[in-house]
Amino acid sequence: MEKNQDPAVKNEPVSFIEQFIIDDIKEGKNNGRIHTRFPPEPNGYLHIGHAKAICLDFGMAKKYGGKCNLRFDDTNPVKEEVEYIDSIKEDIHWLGFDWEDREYYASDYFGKLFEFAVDLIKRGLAYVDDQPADVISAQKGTPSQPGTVSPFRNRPVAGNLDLFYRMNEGEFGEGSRVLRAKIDMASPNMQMRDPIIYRIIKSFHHRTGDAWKVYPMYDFAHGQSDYFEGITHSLCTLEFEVHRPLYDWLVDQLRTSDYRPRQIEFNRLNLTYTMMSKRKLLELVQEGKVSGWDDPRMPTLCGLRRRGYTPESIRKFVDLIGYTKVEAINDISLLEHAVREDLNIKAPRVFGVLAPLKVIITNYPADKVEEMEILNNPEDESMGKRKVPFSNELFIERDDFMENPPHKYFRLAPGAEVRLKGAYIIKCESFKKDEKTGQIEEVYCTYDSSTRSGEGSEKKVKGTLHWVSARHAVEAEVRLYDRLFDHEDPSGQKDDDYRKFLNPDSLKVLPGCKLEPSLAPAKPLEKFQFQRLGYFCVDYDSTPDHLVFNRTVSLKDTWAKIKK
RNA sequence: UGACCCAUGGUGUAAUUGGCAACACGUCGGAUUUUGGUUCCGCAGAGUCCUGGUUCGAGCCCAGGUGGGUCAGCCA
Repeated sequence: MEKNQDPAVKNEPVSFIEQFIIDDIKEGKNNGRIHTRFPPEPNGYLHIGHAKAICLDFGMAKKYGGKCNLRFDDTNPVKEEVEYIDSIKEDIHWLGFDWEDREYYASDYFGKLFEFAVDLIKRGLAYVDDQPADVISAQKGTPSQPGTVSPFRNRPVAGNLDLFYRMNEGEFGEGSRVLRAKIDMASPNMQMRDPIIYRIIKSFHHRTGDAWKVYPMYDFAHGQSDYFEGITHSLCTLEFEVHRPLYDWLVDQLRTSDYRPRQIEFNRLNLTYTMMSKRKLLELVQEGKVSGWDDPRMPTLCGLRRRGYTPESIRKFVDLIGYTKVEAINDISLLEHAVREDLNIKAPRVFGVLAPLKVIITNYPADKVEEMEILNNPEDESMGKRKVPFSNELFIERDDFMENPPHKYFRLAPGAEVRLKGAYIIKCESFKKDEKTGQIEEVYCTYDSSTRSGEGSEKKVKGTLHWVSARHAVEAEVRLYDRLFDHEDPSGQKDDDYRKFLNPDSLKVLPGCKLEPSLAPAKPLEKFQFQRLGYFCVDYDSTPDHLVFNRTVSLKDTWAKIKK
C-alpha cells in the first residue's frame, strides 16, 4: 500500500472506524478490498440520522477505492411499503451519493437464505419450535438468569425439515411455529439463546408477492446478505453491538474461505430539540402535528430540503460531528452554522420586507423611478449585479423604526439618518401614528441626493436598512420556522410524552410580505438571502400568483443579543 | 444478581498510539463592514468520572469502583 494514500500519514485525524479500515487494508484482509453497504428498511422516510450513515458508508468506500451498495432490508412484509423506496433513493442521490447499478434487496436472497436454513437444520444447528411466543419468551430467561431449553430443541432432523417445509407451504398459522438456531440457552448474551431465525408471515410482500410464507428475521438476513454481496465492512449503529456475536456465528456457518464481512458499530446521531424515531415521526405526520414527512420542521431529508438546507451543509455537519461510540446529543446550532456557512457563499442577496412599514420620501419626485444597481453577493462578485427600482414610497421593516429608540439603536427614529442599502441616505422628519392603537402608520423622510450609492459620497451613517419600492413590490407569504419542540430532548423524558413539548410557535405564517420585483419568477427550492434577515427558500406551494418562501435559518443577530 | 459498550471545556470531537490536553461550534471583547451579516484578531472556559497501581513520565496501560447506555419482539 502506498503511504500517501494513508490519511494517518498526513496527520488528519480519522475516526476509529476509518482506522479499522486502514488497518484492514494494511493487513491485506479480504485482498485489500473495501465494500460497504447502506441498508435502510423501506418503512419510512430517511432523516438526518440516516445521512450520517450514508456519508460513512458511501464516504469510506469512495475514499478507499471501494464500492457501496444500496440494499433495502425488506424482511418484514407487514411493515414495508414501496412508497418509501423511491423517496429513499431520491434522498440518497440528493445528498450526493450513488450506488450505480448495485441496488439490492434482502428479499433477493430469500431463496439462498431458505437453503441456508435447511442446511443448518441438516447439520443439527436449527430446529422448529412449536411453542407460542409467550412460552418461548419465558424460556429465554432474563439477562441475569440463564434460559431453559425448549422441549422441541432435540427434535430429530427429519422432523424439523418436514415441519420447516410445511411452514413455508402455508400449512400452519402465523405464530404457531418458528425456526430457531441451536446455539446456547445459557449464554450471558441474550441474542445467543437460540434466536428465532424464521417466522411465519402471510402478508403480501412488495417484491416477492405470495411466494413465501416464512420470512427471515433481521439477524438471519443481514450478515448473510453482507456475505452474499461481498461486503467487507458492515457499519451500523451501537444498538447492534450485542448482535455481533450472532452475526459472526452465522457468517462462520456460511463461509468457505478467508473472506468475512466485519460489523462495526458507531453512535447514532441525536440532535437537540428534535427526535429521530421513525415511529414517532410517523405519528407526527398521522396526527397532523406537521403537514407531512416533508414539513420543513421535520428532521427528515425531504423536510430539510424543503426548508432550504443544501446537501453540502448536511455533509459538512456530519463531518463536523464525527463517528465515535459515545452517546452524544449534538447541538442543532452546529447544523445551523453549517447551512449559514454554505449559503453565505451561494445565496444571492435580495431585499424582502416581512413586516412592512410605509416610508414616504417627501422631497423625491412622485413620478420618478431610479434603477439602483446592487451587488448580488459581496462574497462573490462573479454573481453579478441586479437592478432594484427606487421611488418616493417605500417599505421598510417595522423593527427598523422606533419613536423612542434605546441607546445604541442605529436605525430610523425621529431626526435620525440611515442609509437605504444601495440607494440614498434618508432622514426621518416626522411620522404618523394611530393614537388609539399606538401603531406607527407612516414615516416621512427626506433624502440627500448627493449620497447615491457608488457615487463617492463621504457621508457616513451607522445604520443601513433594506427596503422595497412600494409601487414595484411583489407580495409573498413567508413562513418562519422555529424548533418543533421546546425541550432539548423531547422523546427522552420518562414521565412525559414528547407531544407535551411540541412548540406552539414552531410555525409563523406572514402574509403580505413585500419583496423586490426580481423575485417574481423564483421557482421552488431557489435560495436567497433576504438581506439582514436570513436565508430563505421558495416553497413547493409557491406559484407565480402566490409566492411562498420558507425561512431556512436566520442570520446571526447580535442586535437581538444587545437588546437583552 | 449477567454480558457487552461508553466516560476529555457548555456542546461535539482530537491528542503523532506512554511525552507541554488541541480544534470546531457556542460565549465574551475588539477591528473591518453600505447586511448589527461576512471576514479578521483576541479573551475566558477542561487538567481528562473516582481510587489505587505500573512507569522517569498516564487522558492513553492495569485493577477496583461510580455513573450512563444496549440486550429478555415471531421489529430492524
